[in-house]
Amino acid sequence: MLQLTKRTEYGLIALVHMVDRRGDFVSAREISETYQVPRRLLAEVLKDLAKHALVDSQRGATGGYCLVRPAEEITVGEVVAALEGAPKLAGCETLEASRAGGECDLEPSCPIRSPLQRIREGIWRQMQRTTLRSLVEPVFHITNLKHVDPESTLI
Amino acid sequence: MLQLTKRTEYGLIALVHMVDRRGDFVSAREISETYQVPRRLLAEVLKDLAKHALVDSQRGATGGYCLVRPAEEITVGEVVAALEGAPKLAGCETLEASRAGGECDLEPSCPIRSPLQRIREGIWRQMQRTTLRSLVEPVFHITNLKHVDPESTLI
DNA sequence: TCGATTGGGCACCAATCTGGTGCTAATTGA
DNA sequence: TCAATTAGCACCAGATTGGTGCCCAATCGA
Ligand code: SF4
Ligand code: SF4
Repeated sequence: MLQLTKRTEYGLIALVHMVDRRGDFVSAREISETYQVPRRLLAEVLKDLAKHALVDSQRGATGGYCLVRPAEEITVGEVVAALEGAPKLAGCETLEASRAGGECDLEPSCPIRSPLQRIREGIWRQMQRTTLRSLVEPVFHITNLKHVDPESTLI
Repeated sequence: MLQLTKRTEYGLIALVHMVDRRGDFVSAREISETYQVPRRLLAEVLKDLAKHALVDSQRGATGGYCLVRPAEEITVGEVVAALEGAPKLAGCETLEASRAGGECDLEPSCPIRSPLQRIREGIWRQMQRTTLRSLVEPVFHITNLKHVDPESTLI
């Protein structure tokens, strides 16, 4: 449906919350209470992020999670890829290229395969350009602009 | 999951098939047999496209569908919007702007809402830039390039 | 006129995905 | 020890998706 999952949104929220707090392990409880997010689900997401080496985790009473790298080096693309796999617009393709022939049986005659891949490349690139830092400190603070025409907002 | 539905893919395939055949009504059967697509499902998709005034339909023995406008004027964005609604990255937003407060209850405290909207705007814009014509006659015929690095392909 | 071919409408289904929860074990600091 | 935390895994209910069945309405050609 061309929409990010809640998991990904929760993951992004959590990561944004941890920006500029390296060394300080933030617990899933703190995040979940701050943003009213289901704690158990958030924990599941953070676990996945830890598996993909985007955050460090520490157990125990004062445990929690913290960013492995600075916010400038973590991209939205990485987060999406970690939480819902490499994005693909069509069923036949993966980001890693179209190796290992997809599962769609009309691939040979499909006239939209390669164009769709080009579009997806663009989307992907855009997500890789967007870092955690730019999430927390956007160049334009659109939220502070009222009555802004969505069509006029720059990327 | 950030992926187009099969319906949308089928719709795009059908539309591409009808490019440069205005006045000639193409039947759903012809398209379905050409690309090995479930006929009934394709018919359902074409019906939706007709409802959104992207194709004309004609009943009867020699009936079928044909493009309403030339291929240069129909964008992928339109097709996607017709078949799966205006794209939204997050659950709270719609393309028509964020009026009519979304259903997500953590909107006020959500730190990623506006950045996500910016990304979605970019995606949307890209789809609106891509016309049916550019699908059938891409500027770069990537399919003919072997061993091409996906990261180097331009949008 | 009549049959064949086409799209339109509507309901319906099975598989999958998604959001979310329960429970238990392992780890850690006070 | 105790409380707090992450890790692992199974499990569930609802939504979405891909796909089909069935009958009606329109149209053309014989
Ligand atoms: S081959 Fe064509 S129809 Fe099949 S998944 Fe790829 S883009 Fe979609
Ligand atoms: S408010 Fe934030 S968490 Fe809720 S749907 Fe919008 S972007 Fe997602």
